[in-house]
Amino acid sequence: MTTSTDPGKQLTARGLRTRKLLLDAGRRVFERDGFAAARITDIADLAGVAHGTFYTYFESKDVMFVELIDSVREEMLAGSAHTVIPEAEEGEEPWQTIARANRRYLTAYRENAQLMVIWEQAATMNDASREMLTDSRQRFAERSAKAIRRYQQAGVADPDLDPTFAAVALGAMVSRFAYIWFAGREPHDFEDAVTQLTVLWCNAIRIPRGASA
Amino acid sequence: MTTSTDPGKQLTARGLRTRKLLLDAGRRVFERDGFAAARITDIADLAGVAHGTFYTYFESKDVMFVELIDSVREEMLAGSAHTVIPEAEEGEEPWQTIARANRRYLTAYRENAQLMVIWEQAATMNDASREMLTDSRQRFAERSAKAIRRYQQAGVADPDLDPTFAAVALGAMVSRFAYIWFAGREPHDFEDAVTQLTVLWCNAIRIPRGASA
Amino acid sequence: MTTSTDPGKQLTARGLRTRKLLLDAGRRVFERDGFAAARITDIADLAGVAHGTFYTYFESKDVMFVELIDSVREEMLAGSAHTVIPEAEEGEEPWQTIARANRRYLTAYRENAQLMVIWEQAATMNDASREMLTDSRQRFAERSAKAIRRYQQAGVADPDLDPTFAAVALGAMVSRFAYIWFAGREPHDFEDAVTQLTVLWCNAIRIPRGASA
Amino acid sequence: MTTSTDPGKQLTARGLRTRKLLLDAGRRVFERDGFAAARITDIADLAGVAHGTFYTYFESKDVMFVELIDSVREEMLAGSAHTVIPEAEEGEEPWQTIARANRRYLTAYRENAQLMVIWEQAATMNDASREMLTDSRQRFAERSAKAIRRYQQAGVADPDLDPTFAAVALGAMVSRFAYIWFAGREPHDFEDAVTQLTVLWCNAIRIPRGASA
DNA sequence: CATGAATGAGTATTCATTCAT
DNA sequence: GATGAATGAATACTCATTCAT
Repeated sequence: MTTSTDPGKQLTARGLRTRKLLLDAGRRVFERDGFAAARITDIADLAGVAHGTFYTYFESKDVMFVELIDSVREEMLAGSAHTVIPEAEEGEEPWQTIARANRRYLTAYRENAQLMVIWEQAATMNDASREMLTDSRQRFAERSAKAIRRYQQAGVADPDLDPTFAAVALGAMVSRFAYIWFAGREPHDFEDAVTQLTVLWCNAIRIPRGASA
Repeated sequence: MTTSTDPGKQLTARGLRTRKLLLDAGRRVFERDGFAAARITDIADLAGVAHGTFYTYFESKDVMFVELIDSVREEMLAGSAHTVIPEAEEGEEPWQTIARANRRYLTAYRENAQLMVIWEQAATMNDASREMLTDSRQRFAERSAKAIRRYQQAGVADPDLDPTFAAVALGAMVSRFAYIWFAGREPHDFEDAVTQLTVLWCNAIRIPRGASA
Repeated sequence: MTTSTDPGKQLTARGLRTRKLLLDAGRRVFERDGFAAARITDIADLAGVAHGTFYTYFESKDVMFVELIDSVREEMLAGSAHTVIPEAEEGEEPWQTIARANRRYLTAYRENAQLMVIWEQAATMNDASREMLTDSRQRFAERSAKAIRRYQQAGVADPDLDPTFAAVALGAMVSRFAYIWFAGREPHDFEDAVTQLTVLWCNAIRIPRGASA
Repeated sequence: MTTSTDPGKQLTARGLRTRKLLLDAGRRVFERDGFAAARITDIADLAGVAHGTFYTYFESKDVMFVELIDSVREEMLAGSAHTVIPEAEEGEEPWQTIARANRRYLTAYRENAQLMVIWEQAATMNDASREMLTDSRQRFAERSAKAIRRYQQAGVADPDLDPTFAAVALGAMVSRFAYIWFAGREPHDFEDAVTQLTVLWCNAIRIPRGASA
């Protein structure tokens, strides 16, 4: 697979600083120019180092990009991304769990909106990016499917649905909505968006909503 | 900006034939290599004409692509794409209307799957493609929103939903699901997919389903 | 294997002219700078064409070089190179045959001296060149070995010698002497060189020389 | 031009050790990758020192290579390389002297085969290497020429030969044969090779061979 | 209309060498 | 002495586009 300098290994303080400078510059250039148009030259220039220095830390543009999205991906996964249903908290209603998951996902997406959009672009041209995206999607879907199955067994969700199918489709709904929202120009009130997506989600699997949602 | 020879105008029979050859070759090359990697050279070679001939008919790669996409887009729109709810037919239940719309959309998507996927890719790099995609999305959303509003007024759909928001989100669900399905490796039974998406759609806006769905 | 435009195929007169210009320029640049230091840029400049034009006709520097030495190689082989003993002419004494072979080889070598020297260099860095050199050597050695065997059977050559071994060693003597001669600064009278090498060759396999050699 | 740290001068024990490590690593890298492809980076890595340390001891890649070659050259010269005819030993026949010289040369060549081959390569790209090779050749040729002249004066060698010419040509034969042998894939029995080359050498200058050769 | 030769701008990448720590 | 981060010159190669024939 594509390897870069093990970040944080065998590097002096100076090396770590330069690596960080490059990574920050890379993020900004990718966000500004997109994956395809981003040039190593610009990244090095923005970081204030010579072109060759880029290669001291990263094998190629692709490798650097993968490292960048890897951190975003972790944040998304940790933040309960793709509408994954986290373990319900003490005394929490299902619809509250779903609302919480959606809020988390949209928050994380908004935080990394530009890079998420670029990631989608890169996924059409770079194998590693595509695999990471597919992989994230699957992990989220699995968690959601498990929750839906649990609700079905508890008799609160529509028994006609295939949990895996529903998980994939509803995950697609939330993530694609976030993409359209943040990549496009349509402004939405954040809480309204959370509420509407949660209503759709709950309705879709037929679990009851509480008064406030 | 993005003009090509008015297709079918001022062209001799020979010219029309060559233009068609190039367009067919272009479609195959785009489908095979993607938007970014497709080369004029390959298109001309596959069409069996000299490289220079390409420019007799198309200003650039982008222009040809837009023309290709344009026909697909028309087909999708005509086929009631993006889950647009068509005018209900005589004596049709709402859920039947929705099922019909989903079936139409997925059928059209499947027919043009490869180019649809490439279109998504191109939309991240080419302004015209992106605008066409956004435009299609909006047209579909408008039609769906109108239908949802009608259902709400008839008292059969969830009044808590913002029709426009729901239309966009559910359109995203269907189109993104189709993308994941046809671009990826997960096989689904076609009728199952129609059914499941229809169930989710109907549930989401809380309109009742008939026995068979 | 490495391919270039089939020389002389599917090319217009103009194309053929340009190809020839590049080939001539290539030969001069290789001779002047050696294989490793030769730059595509210089070749194109010397041919008076744009850099990109080089790639219209040759895949790479290596491919062009191989085509250049291929013609030299044919000339050497045709010219009875590497001291190969050609079919004796009517009423020719063995020593005369050998003298003729040496004269031919040295003549061909002198004609292509610079490129022969570069070939030796290229052979240390480019697989195709090395194989061609090895192949030439073997072909010459085989022909010489056959002649030596014939002489042994006729009772005129030293029976203690292994014909193949002697052919390789004496071929090495002649070709390496030519290399040292033409690559270095030691001047030799051409006929003297032919005579001396012939004496050594004849002596080495113990066939008698005529009065004039 | 090509000066390196006077080996063994003004260096601490630690310095001497590091220098030795680099030299050993250099030899291995040159043998493995050839002169042109050898990288300072690899040499330093293999020696287990920082890249910059290389320059504490050697001005450049060329300088280090010349130092490596220099020791090989001394060994070759000491070992009576390039078929130089050493002072005959007490009661030794000329053919025995020649056989001894050939055996010594081939032994030394075999011992340093890889580096000898690289040396030939380097000689086509590096002035110092080329001069050292030419110089070695000349020294050997001079010694051989002297011996041949002596044999001629003693009436045992072909008087038609130019001693200098014959020395160069026969030196070329032996050294080139060794190159082809050790650089290529043709296996030869060591003693057979010595015998055959000696027979050719003796025959070539027409001195009689004893029973066993 | 068709041809296909010619163009040349645009960029990633390597690696010997330097030098501040 | 040793380190290893930083430098930046140097160059091959691609491909969309033009234009003379």
